[in-house]
Amino acid sequence: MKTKEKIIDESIKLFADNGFEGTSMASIAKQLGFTKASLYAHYENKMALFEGCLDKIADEQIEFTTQIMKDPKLNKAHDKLYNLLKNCSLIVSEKKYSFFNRFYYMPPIELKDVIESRLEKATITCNELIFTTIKDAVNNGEMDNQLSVEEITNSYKCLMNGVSCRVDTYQNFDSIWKIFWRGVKA
Amino acid sequence: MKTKEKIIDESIKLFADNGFEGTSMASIAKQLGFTKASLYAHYENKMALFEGCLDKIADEQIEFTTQIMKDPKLNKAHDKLYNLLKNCSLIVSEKKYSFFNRFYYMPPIELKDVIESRLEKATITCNELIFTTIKDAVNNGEMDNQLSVEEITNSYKCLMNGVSCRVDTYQNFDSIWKIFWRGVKA
DNA sequence: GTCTATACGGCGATAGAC
DNA sequence: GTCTATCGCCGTATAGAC
Repeated sequence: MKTKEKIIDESIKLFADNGFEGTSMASIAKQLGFTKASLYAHYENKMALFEGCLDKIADEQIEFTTQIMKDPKLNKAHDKLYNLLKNCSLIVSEKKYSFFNRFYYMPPIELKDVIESRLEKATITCNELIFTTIKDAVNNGEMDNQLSVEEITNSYKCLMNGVSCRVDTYQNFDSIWKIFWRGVKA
Repeated sequence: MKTKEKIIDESIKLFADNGFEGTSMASIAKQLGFTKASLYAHYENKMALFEGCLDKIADEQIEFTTQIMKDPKLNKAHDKLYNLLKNCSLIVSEKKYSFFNRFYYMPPIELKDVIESRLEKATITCNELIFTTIKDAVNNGEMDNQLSVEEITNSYKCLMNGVSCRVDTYQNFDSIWKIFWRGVKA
């Protein structure tokens, strides 16, 4: 793997744990086994490095969601949405997802605009994949057509936020899904 | 109001927006109209000030939840749980709640232990209030007794996390409640 | 309790040798 | 590309006058 990619990977972990202000260029360099001066040979400044992290996170978010929602083995909306939510709940413990959660939900004020613009494409793409899946399910009778597609999507996204928040709270993921599905099924 | 309380109130707002590392003693002092040296006359150091914020937030969390869950005007579990969730969703925009969310869900690693121990009492108390309400509702036939109290509580807490995450996302709070209630009602 | 002044360290960033 | 050395700034925290 190229040095620039290694830098991004380690930076994502450190930013996820310690935030933007809490992560120094020196600590990132140390983690990689060289000095902070060398870091500046690869990234012009701290913000450029951080933007590199945002872009990688955005790409992975799209890839992850697309892989599940377009999986040919998953035919029913039930299975797609269950798998997506389940995986969201499982992988919060991975650093890249706590990076996303930290900076998407609790951005430091001065970084809010950069973060939103760099993650915008990913959130739009993922939202569309979810919306389309739900729309199909309402139309083909898998979900109750007395509910609007917007209502269901909104509710599902709230669950996604909920299960993404804290690792330790959701050993009991299946109860969350069970009650959601009782609420939307035809 | 006493100076020490004013300091805590302003600190909560600044910590909520900028995090622990991102908030300097000087910026807190400036907000209050004096210098950082004066701040040290009231709080021994930054950590002591931060712990004061955590304690106030914990007290308010308990008071807020208790007020709704023990409100004599709210008889049904439906009304209590709806009101609690609705208020959670409405007040995320208030600084004290983004303080709670920021530091409870995304603590900087070195503060994790302090934060958990200072907020522990509040989360236990609030969880018990919710659990008891749901238990009563299952027992008196307001909720489906084919579901366990744990399942419903778990699911409800996931919704609370979800609606607490981001202000702008939930203009459409009622759809979230609607689908949850369809999932649990008797 | 408030101020000015200051100590001391860590930060982002750069210069210049190898 | 990596290093050591250094700059200038801002952070926490303290000393001491009023």
